[in-house]
Amino acid sequence: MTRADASLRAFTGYRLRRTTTSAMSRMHTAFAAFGLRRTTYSTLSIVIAKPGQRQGQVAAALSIERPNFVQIVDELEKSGLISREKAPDDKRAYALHATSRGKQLYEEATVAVRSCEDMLTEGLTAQQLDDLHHVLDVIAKNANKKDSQDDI
Amino acid sequence: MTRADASLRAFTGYRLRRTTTSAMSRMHTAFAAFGLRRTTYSTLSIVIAKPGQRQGQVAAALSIERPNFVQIVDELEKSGLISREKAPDDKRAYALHATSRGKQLYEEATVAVRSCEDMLTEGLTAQQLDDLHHVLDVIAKNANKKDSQDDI
DNA sequence: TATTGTTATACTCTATAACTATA
DNA sequence: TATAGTTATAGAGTATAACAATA
Repeated sequence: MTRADASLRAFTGYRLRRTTTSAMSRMHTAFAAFGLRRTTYSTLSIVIAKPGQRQGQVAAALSIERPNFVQIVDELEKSGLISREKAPDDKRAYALHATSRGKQLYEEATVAVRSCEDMLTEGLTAQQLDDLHHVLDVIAKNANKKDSQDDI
Repeated sequence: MTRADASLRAFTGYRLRRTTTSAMSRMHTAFAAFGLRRTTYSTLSIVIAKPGQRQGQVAAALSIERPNFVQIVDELEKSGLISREKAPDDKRAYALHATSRGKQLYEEATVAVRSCEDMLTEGLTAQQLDDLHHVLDVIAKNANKKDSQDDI
């Protein structure tokens, strides 16, 4: 039984993408149960971990372009999970803070997300996951490296 | 220096997605140089590896919904890289074949794709890549597993 | 001049319902 | 009735140009 995509499976990139798509599809279900999307959950996580950060800083931490981040913050604000507060030192900027409801929803959602993670990584040892994380970091660093072509 | 996304980085899913996004962004550049996208390159690969497969079979091999696959085949056909040929045994179906130009472009593009892969996996041993592929397969299998919730 | 947040826009990928022509 | 390919449509994520207010 030869898979039709056998030649594609020689590529790490192909495997990475197929696996990630399947995993994110599962995660989507976990997020949706709390009225969240992947992007809003991630944003909530950062805002709770680092309260008072500006919109642009949070967007940068998630590698989301600022224009695309506006509606994510809008959605979380309208849901009452975070608040935009005028930065005292810069009238252009907003500092983001999670509401108590936002913090509570985050805790509840995180239980479901962890449960989904456990399902996804079932059968793998802690060592295998550590190795996976390290290898992914190497690939990410390579991918984000500026190369000679970009310098032209 | 604590990263703002430190808590998210505890999740394998988060690392998988961030790494894959960066890697696919690099791959996109490689594909674009040949007038291809990720989906059209993958399709070309399958059609060359298994000539005469029907549209639906190729779509299924790539886990692309058939409605979304129509425009991918359209694009490849208009570019003269593959052809739709009426299946002799089923007047509803099309068998896909690569043109000689499609085969040649595929070979050229694959050189660039391999080069991109080599850049992405630089610093990793063959053993580490084998392990990565295995771990990704485990996660993909877990993600695609039907669980009790789906049976309700 | 440069930066923060914003609007507008466009493109890719994904997902589902419904149609047609066959089977 | 079921299936192959198709059309239409919608949602999510991503990317860039340009603007107003402020630095």
